[in-house]
Amino acid sequence: MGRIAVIDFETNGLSPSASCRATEIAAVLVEEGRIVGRYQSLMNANVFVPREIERLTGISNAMLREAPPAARVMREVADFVGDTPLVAHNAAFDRKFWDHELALIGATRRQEFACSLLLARRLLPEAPDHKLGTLGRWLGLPVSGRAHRALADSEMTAHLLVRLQALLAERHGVRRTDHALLCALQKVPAARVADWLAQVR
DNA sequence: TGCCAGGCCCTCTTTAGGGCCTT
Repeated sequence: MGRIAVIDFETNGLSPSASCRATEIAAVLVEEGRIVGRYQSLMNANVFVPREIERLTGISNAMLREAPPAARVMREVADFVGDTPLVAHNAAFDRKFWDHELALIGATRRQEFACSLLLARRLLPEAPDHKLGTLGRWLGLPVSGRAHRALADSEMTAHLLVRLQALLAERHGVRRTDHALLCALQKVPAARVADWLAQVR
């Protein structure tokens, strides 16, 4: 199984724009089922964090005033990740911020995203719901810090990914659980997952 | 001062609506 980079953004809103930007990024490298590298930084994009989002994330405007510039942080995290295939929980969200922040430093994403939310909906349909926090508690995954901070959430997502890969092997007999297979699986209609898994086994 | 989206997926669907997820 190759190396995978799990990322998580904290932001001041839900859709990137001139006033809606990333406020924190974390990336963890996963290899052979273990976390082998970590990057985390607050990032100052000179935007305002509304009070309800400050309550959610614990990231305040005062903290961001002291943070390094967003452009410097994005250059660092892009170097840290390199060409490693990416995973995020609800990747559609993190992908649009990743692409937006990269574009602002004149860079372009070079790899695909797999989505642990889409994979969990297919492989754990019996879960109470598929929020990251719920899945972490339900599966008994390790907690490394405050929820809704980038490093803690990216580590939780990494543990979820490893658990999903183990499920593929143990419950479905799928030994090849690389990033390309995950990207293919997340596009399979939920009703056809069992047949699809039987074919790739 | 404090801005509020969008892809996925199900169904009482497909000429649509609404819940789930992310912050």
